[in-house]
Amino acid sequence: MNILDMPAPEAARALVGKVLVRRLPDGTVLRARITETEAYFGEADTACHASHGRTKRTEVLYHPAGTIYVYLCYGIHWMLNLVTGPADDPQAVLIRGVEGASGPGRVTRFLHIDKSLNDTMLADALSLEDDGFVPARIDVSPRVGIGYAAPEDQARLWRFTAG
DNA sequence: AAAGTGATCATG
DNA sequence: ATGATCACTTTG
Repeated sequence: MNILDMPAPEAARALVGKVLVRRLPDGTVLRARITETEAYFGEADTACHASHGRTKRTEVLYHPAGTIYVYLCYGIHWMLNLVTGPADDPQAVLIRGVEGASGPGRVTRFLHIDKSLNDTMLADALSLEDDGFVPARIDVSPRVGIGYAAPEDQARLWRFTAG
């Protein structure tokens, strides 16, 4: 069963330690083990972009598990998310850190990811690999940068870091 | 501590 | 058409 078929919080936890494989148009292959993730879990989660329903931007969150959601934040940083769960149920996992790049904006710079991958499926350009590595420990904490969300959603322990 | 940066979305 | 709002990073 695919990791991304699980509910976002479970998928986020399971993705820590997996390897992101990025193949560039020129043939270069970049590999990076995931060290930090966050879950965004459906319309009921006020921190999730889709909490205000479908828009042109959030439409991709309603697509099937394995769809890639990339968007620009603060005018500068691309954010990489993997859509999880059933179609028409907007859930995603934000990749906040990989080995060699800590912070979501740095992850995309490191892997040369931009909006050209938005609304495409995990495939040749970007894929996941499980090499059997298991993190010694996975820490949980509240998500960051979501001060606009309801207090109970801010409190959810949906941030996962390799320890 | 605060600026920099631009797409997106809700207003008008 | 205009303005507020950001799943952040860097610099001082």
